[in-house]
Amino acid sequence: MPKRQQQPLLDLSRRERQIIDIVYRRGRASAAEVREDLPNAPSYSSVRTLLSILEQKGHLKHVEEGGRYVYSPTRRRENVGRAALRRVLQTFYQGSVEKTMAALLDMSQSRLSAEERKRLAKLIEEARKEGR
Amino acid sequence: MPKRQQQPLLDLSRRERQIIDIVYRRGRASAAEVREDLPNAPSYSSVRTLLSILEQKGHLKHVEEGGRYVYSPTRRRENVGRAALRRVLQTFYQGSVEKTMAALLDMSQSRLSAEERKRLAKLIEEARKEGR
DNA sequence: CCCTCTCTGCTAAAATATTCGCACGAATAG
DNA sequence: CTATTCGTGCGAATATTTTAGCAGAGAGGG
Repeated sequence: MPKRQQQPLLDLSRRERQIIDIVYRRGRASAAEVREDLPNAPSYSSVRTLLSILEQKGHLKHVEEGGRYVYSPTRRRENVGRAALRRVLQTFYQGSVEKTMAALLDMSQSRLSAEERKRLAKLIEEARKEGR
Repeated sequence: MPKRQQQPLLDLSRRERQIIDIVYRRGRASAAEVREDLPNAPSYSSVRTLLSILEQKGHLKHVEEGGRYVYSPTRRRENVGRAALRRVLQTFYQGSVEKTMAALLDMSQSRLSAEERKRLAKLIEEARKEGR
């Protein structure tokens, strides 16, 4: 039996990682859909093989739908995201939430609406109240 | 010549990734130090081989120091961190800065000091002013 | 009902990654 | 000066990953 990993996504191979990322992004996806999003996409056959492997490893599950398999993650996106976030935090921002937030705010793509700003302020306020 | 990647860290193999993470975390590291931090550490020899490969691929560079090689990343931590952050944002939080921030604030390890909260509030205020 | 299309499961080959041993050179202690 | 220790480069074995081909099953159209 394979041992439990703290960072489940870190023990994946290159292709496996690419594929699972796609599935997380889409929420659910068929082999053909995964293939569409893969850089240097290999054959359909290969994609299917990898999907099976990922399922076997417990990262994905599938349901049959109109005769074809549609895959989705077994672990909740939030949990996995949190782990990934933590890794980035530790590796590139010395564990500083503040630095990470600054980077987030600073990313050009991340234009915030007035509404979003408001909610963020609220989040911070709540964190304060809860003594975090 | 290898082609340019958008997500430099995504084209790495498992071990390569582990190793480069360690180097980013430490800032700089010798083969022996890298080895210390590696889970299921292979032989010293193997670690050195991987470091050479990473250097050859342009991810690391080394300086000789007291007869031994000390490696450091070629790309600035901030830039790589930003790319990694963006990936997490897209993959697990549907590109929502707000959701990502909420997750950050929510992580148990991330207890914020009063000072930090203050600076975060300021960051958001600045973002507002700059119209982001 | 039969043909065609698309999908799956299985298997095997090719490509990559990972590992380590060995020989040589430089620095260091005695 | 010589022996010992530590680190490097090289090269090659091993393990893992990645790829794809093929046969059979089911769905849908005519």
